[in-house]
Amino acid sequence: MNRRPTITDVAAAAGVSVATVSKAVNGRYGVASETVDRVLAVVAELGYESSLIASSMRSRKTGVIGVLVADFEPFSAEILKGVGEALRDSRYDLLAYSGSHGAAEGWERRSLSRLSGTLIDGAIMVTPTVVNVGAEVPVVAIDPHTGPADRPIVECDSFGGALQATRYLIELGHSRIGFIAGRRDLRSSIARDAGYRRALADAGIPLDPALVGSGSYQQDAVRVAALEMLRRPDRPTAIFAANDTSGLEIVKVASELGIDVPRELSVIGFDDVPEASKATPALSTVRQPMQVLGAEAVGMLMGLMEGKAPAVTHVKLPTRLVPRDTTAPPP
Amino acid sequence: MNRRPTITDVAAAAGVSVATVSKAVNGRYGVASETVDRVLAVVAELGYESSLIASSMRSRKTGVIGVLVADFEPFSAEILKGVGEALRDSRYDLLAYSGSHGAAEGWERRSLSRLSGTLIDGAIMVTPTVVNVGAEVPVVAIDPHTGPADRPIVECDSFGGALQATRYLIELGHSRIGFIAGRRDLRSSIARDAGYRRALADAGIPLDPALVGSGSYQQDAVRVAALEMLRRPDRPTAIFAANDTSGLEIVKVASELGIDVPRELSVIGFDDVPEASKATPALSTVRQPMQVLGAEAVGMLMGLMEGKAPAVTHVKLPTRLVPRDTTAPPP
DNA sequence: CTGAAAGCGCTAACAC
DNA sequence: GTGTTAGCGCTTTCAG
Repeated sequence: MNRRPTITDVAAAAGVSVATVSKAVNGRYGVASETVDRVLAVVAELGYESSLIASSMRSRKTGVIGVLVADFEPFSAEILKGVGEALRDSRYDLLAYSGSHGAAEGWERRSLSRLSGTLIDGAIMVTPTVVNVGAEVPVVAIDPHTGPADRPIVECDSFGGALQATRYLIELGHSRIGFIAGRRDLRSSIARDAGYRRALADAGIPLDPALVGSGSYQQDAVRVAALEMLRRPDRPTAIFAANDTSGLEIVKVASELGIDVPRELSVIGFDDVPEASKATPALSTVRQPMQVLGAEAVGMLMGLMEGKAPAVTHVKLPTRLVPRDTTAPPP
Repeated sequence: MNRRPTITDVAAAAGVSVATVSKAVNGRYGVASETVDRVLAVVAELGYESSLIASSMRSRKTGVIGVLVADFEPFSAEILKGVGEALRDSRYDLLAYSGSHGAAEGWERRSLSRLSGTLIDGAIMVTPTVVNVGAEVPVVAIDPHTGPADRPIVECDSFGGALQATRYLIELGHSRIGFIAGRRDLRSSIARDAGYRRALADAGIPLDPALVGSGSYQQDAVRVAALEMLRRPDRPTAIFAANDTSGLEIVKVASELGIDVPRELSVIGFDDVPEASKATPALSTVRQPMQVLGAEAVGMLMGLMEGKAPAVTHVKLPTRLVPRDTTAPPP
């Protein structure tokens, strides 16, 4: 809690000006080597570290990459691990920022605007609603919103994954298959919806609107939708959820309703966050390589920061079906 | 990539001074309501957001909590989820920073010093080596280093957990039980070592120094130690690893050596990170409630930030044995 | 080789 | 009510 030494303290203690300290610390030319030694000795003694904030205000380069998330939930945490791993041996520090404050909309604008131009040299936005926000630094979006995007994007094959999931349920013998949708503003959500519909259509199963619920990736909304769907006399025998968190919530609701999973109801999610396999019963899902997503984003961002026009501005990674214990043939 | 509007731009566009903009934006008294309206209209139009950096330099309060980690690996990611969850409905933004740059020592000093005093109002340090670093803000340490600590601490019962793990191996019938230690500078590592030794002593099993390896929680070091231990003619029939990452590496080494886990070798880890249960075979381990650790730290930090002397400055949470597929009776 | 001075974007006193 | 002024801690010209 004691006061941190500033460059002024160092300058005073070393008997030089702050300008000289700055040069010595940053290894600029034009400082006598004995002066450098003396300054560095004082720096070590006082335990001085330059303030990231103050220096970034002037120099505009910080050596820090920012990852902007709405929230530190399982999905973004996995992304973060991937980004961290990819950056481990680089000269960049990593700063993850969550500034949503519950305001679902516009957090990315705010966060990016507050940090860019000063604190960070480049940014990775995770599931941003708005992509075309002004920023003074290169930005890569992971799993972004729908709509035109003139920004580099990294995402997974949500359509293909949804197709696999729904087909799998169909192959198990299900024909009354529900869907709990995700955030409607995300490309990936829309694609999962489309994949679900396509699989049904391919199999000649008519779409029952009563079996499509809106979850927005939020527990309460999922709960309401699942409750409504599962209380119907002609309730589905299987539900595909647009992400794992939703899938897990559905399993919970089913259990409260006394519906046995997977005997009476199959549930399959999307993402394969760690929580999916840890749950009891372990959630069947579609795996997307979240850590790879993060690493790919780092690669693109690095290119951008070096000023190269990126060769690819849109990376789409494959998904894989992971059947576990929440899927079975219908009763 | 276009330039972010600054307060000066807003002032110019609204035809007022920057001071007035600042007051209007921050809701200070002494501004005509029509002026406020006009300014806010411009703010909205330009998409202005105050720079977190610039404002924090002056006002010293930012509404941001910092979590300082060496690295975004599984353990700290879990902590982060817990912290994020605990902070979700608060008015605080969350900033996680990893500035280790591979320099194992001193990252916490550097990070804390670079961020505190300006960017963050309070900090949570995860597995810091140095605890007594100067900071201008309240700091809580999670699973900190050994040695005297005059700071609030949150940790789990490492001794008890290690005791459980080792006893479990003994109950399975093992008597040649190895141990791969963790970072020697952490309290928790020392406690796990002590728990291991105590369990052995309680069972009357003499400690074989050849069966104690140094891993430092680093894959390479673990690999070397495990290789050496497992190539001995009198190799252990079970190994207790000081954390899951180490445990997982041991399983891998065993597999390369053609040693079957768990038939020929039992392995048990510590932490229960998501990767443990996802591995094949699923790693037996000792669960520590990582997300709760994070939430507890938030609680203490909040108290500190409100200026109260904390009632408890040291929280120790219980651990629980989680047997999975890497432990079995000896051959 | 070193230091004085300007200024990054913003807020807080203090004048007007 | 509003503008002017003075910095926060640092880097960067530019004189000396």
